[in-house]
Amino acid sequence: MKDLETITLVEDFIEKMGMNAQGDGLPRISGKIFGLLLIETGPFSFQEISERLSVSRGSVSTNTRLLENLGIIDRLAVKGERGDFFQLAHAPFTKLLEGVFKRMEKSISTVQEAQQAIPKSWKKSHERLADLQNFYSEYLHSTELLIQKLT
Amino acid sequence: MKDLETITLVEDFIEKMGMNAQGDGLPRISGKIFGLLLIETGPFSFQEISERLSVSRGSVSTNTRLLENLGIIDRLAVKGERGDFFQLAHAPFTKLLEGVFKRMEKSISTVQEAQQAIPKSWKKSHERLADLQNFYSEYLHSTELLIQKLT
DNA sequence: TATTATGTTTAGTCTTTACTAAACATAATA
DNA sequence: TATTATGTTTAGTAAAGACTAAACATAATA
Repeated sequence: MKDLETITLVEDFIEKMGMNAQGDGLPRISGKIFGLLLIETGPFSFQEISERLSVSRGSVSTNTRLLENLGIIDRLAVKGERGDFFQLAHAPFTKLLEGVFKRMEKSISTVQEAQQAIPKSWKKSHERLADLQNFYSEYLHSTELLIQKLT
Repeated sequence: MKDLETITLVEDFIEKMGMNAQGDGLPRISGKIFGLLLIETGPFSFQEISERLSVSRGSVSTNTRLLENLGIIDRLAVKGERGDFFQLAHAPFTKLLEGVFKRMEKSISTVQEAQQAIPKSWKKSHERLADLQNFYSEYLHSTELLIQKLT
């Protein structure tokens, strides 16, 4: 069922997902948990995750909560079992995009405030800020469409 | 021309752009330089940037080069002046998006490798990976359209 | 109720990274 | 050529963040 080659490929994938997360500014372990729940079929118990990835319970606690808040994984109870279990959330990516959306809205208002604040005579500044504003708006719109498409 | 209120607003904006960059995983100073070149009209000399933002020449060197590589700012020569000057690049945002695009392509191939590697019998795994793949593809496509629109 | 299992929180360590100051290399000026 | 201006590189410092181990709180079991 699981030959040696498959095992190392799975481990590789998990490691890569860890590095990937790190590239996105998230803790490596959160990416590894994401990878594990992606490539193997759960639900996984809290302890299994800890053992399988060789990380402390503290890290599992912190990072499962992080992924939970991002809407990427769900925490479940399993009948007859004591501890928490986890599995990939349904359509988790839309939720991620909504996070992107919110951060972008914040950037937009920063630029808007500046636009309202600086004197009208600063023509060039207004032009540049308008360009940035336009970029953000288009990005926001594009993200919105994407969310719709994926929902 | 520049009343006190305007000055503090400009400084605020620059600080916010710094924090913003930090949120995106970039050095704070790179964001402040970006902010300065956005809100005030350049070109600015190397030294001006250093003085204006109260940061070392080393930091200016590192971060201008970073922004240059990202395609956000241009380094120029100014007639009769010795040092380097900088100003905002033309349509810098498209270049940023191209960076996003490339990183996403990398993620896609990670998932693809995993898909090819795991046994066909792992139905659920394949489903989940296909979902992720689909998400990436749509995101990629959406980014592509955005780049076209902004070009 | 006492004990055990479980997840969270905290204190401390380690790693990474941003930043500065100073040494350095190079090109312009005198 | 000697001096000065300029940008890069390097060595060292400081701060941030991820992680672990252990203390802790709570809920389940015996």
